[in-house]
Amino acid sequence: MRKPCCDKEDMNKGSWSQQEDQKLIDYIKKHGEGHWRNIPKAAGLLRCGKSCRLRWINYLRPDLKRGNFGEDEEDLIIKLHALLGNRWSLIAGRLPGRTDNEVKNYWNSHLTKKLKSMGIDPNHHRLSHYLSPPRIHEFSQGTTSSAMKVQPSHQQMKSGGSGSNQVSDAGSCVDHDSSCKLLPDLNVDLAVNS
DNA sequence: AAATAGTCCAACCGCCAGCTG
DNA sequence: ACAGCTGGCGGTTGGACTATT
Repeated sequence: MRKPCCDKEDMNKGSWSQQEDQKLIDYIKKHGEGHWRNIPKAAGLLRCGKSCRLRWINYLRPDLKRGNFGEDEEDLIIKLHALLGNRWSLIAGRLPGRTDNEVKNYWNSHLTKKLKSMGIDPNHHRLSHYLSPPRIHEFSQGTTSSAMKVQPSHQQMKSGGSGSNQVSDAGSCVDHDSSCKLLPDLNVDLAVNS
């Protein structure tokens, strides 16, 4: 049996207080990210290292954009999801200032509904037969988000392991499924940058 | 005004891969 | 080659907030 990542008993859980946030920010400003396991002790936090990492990445990082997603971003998420499936970290990596958690939440709360309302199955990015004609052009036209190039790094692409190999068959549809014509401008650039 | 339902999002959980000794 | 540790990821949950009845 695997040990828990930290001793849960003396740890705070739930929402972070302002003081906790400040301690974490101060520590990372001084020492940088990494060694998450040591951070709680070093920063004087009663939190698990994982929790610190998540808080920093999803909320405290200075380069976070936050706020509503723009149409370009929506458009790009839909395209990338069609291409990559639920690999939120990869998708978020193409959206500057956005986190995987944010993208995932936005997908689950907004975009699945939006696609369904268009008559598209959000899991497979195919027409749903039970709904009225789709309005695909709403996101496949006009938005020129292609300015944001889709270029996953090697580091990101390697994560095709068992946990993440459940790329929706929308990914395979890129290769040979004619239904992908639903996403005509899906030819996002996946070349490796740098 | 109160109760209920629905929505959103921060945070947790468990699993996996890579690294190190 | 193996085991243990760590960081990272995606799925899920819980609670706060808002809308509806």
